[in-house]
Amino acid sequence: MTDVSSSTSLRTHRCGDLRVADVGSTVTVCGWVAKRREHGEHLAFVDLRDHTGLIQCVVPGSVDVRSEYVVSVTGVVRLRPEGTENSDLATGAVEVGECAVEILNIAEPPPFPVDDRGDVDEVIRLRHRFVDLRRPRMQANLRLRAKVNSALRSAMDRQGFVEVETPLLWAPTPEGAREFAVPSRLSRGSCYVLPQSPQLAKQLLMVGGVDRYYQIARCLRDEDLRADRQFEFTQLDIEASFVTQEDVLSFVTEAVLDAAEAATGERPAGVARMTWAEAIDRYGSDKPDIRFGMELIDLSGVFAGTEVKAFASPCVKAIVVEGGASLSRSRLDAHTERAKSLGAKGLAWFRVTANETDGGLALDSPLDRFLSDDERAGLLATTKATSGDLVLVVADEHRLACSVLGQLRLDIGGRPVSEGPYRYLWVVDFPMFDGVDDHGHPVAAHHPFTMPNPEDLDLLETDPASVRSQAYDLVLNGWELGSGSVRIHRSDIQSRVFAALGISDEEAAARFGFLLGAFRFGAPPHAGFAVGIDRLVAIFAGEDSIREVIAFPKTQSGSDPMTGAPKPLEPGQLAALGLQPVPQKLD
RNA sequence: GGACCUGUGGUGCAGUUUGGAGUGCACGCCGGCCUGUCAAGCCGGAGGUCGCGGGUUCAAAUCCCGUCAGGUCCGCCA
Repeated sequence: MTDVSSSTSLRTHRCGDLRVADVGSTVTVCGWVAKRREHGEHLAFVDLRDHTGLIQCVVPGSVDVRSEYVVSVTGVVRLRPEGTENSDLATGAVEVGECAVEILNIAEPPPFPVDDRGDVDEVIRLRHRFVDLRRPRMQANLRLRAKVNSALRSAMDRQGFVEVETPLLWAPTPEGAREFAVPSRLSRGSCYVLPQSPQLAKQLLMVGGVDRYYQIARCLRDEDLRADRQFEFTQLDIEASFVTQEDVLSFVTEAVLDAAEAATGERPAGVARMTWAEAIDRYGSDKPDIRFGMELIDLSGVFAGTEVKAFASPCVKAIVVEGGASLSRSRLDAHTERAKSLGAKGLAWFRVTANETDGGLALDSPLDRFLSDDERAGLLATTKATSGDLVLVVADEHRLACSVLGQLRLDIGGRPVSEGPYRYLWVVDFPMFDGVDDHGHPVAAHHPFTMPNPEDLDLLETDPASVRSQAYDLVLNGWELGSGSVRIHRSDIQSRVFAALGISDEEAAARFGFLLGAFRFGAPPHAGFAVGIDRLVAIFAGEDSIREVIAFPKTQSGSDPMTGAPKPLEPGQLAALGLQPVPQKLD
């Protein structure tokens, strides 16, 4: 493989590129000493590593290099002697012989092994991230990420999108995620905020006639961190004019499938689709992992009018754990505790066993003696559970019963997100509102600029909870990869939505005045989406944490073990910004 | 704000349940030997605030309380 970047003024080849075809060539390779093996004063091996891999260099004498020394090695590529080939190395058929070694820089012993064998404590890796990044795993992850970015850009370019950069210093728009504030030096006491996303900016670009915008955009949210969440993350941000939801789904599908193909070498067959209501009902989640079954089963009919107090609820749902009858009582208790911590009043379990006398099925459960014969038969028939299975039942309000069982389904049957196969899913028809705030007003499920489903417009004033929106999520293996919506471009509809949200005209003007003002000057119909690139790359890389695909991530408490951030500012810096620390409250 | 898990030479672990000398394993590191190794091999050596603080005890890596750091999760993430 030829590559214009492989040779430089200091090297002729990259370590991992040397092959039998190079035999006879005099080469110079540069890199880090991965290993030195001395065999007395007449022979030494130096394994040299760069980002492409390892090459064995043979030195006719002893050589005073240590692990991670930076060296330049010049020698002649030759076949390895018969029987000494190393099939574990891509370069294992050859070696660089008669080597002269020039030390470019010495190095202290690394704080941990610079290879992919074994795990190292993450805080130690992060403290020495510059060493960690030399490991093949991290090199592969960074390069995979670049490849995904490139595929996404190319897909958007091809589809007529134009890349536009938007400000990092934006105005506070209190709504949704907590924002990072940046104090202004020139305007003391005032702050910019770092964008949670370029949401408003990209809508303004639509008003500005950009037509199709995209950006690989950094987003910042001051919320608690998780395996799939960092303060800073990166989205493929998209907005387009004169489009419908279907157009957006098509744009994003194209980009994501291109990225998948670039990353994995295989183009996914497509993206499944499901309504939000179906996702909740069948999987108890708005981001269902559809790699496995164990779907929620509705037993409300079976227990309608039941005498069993625990099941006297609007909704009775169940999951079947195949072979789960062998779970110990302590495991079942743990699941019950988990269900309670998720808000359920309790968890009923039924072990399904073979009835020894007639060969039929029997239930083993503390609740069994309270069940009528019809309920017992109905439970078995509806769940299709068989001998050796375990049936877990939650009775509650519909949403709660679904979400609790959905979580138990993942606890019991879930697999790491990065484990194949990749199952992409569009979740569509999200509700417009989700829950109510302290004042009893509905809360926007997506954001307040989301267009309601036209069929449900007239429910805005009468039954807001049942209004569907034109909002949609992309889900992969149970992770939310991104979300988007058709936006409201007409002020009459926007006013009705603000009214439903309990946002007054004055409040709306104060928060989003610049956007609403802009919309008076000719806002086209528009819609958009944003894909979480960290999550996408992590899954492609086989990683279960996005930290593994970010060069310099933060810990769960938001610190950086390498730089020590966050740190107090010098008094002078504080003064220049007009800031004064407030002493910590003592409890 | 909350739940759970983890913290032992540079690295990864065992030891903690049932208190008894910083005991052990692998890697790395330092020195010596070694002409075909590749997780090289052989010989020798150095390296410890058992995260930190307090308590119980004749005695604490081990039990108790607190605290710090890291992780997973709930809340939070329009």
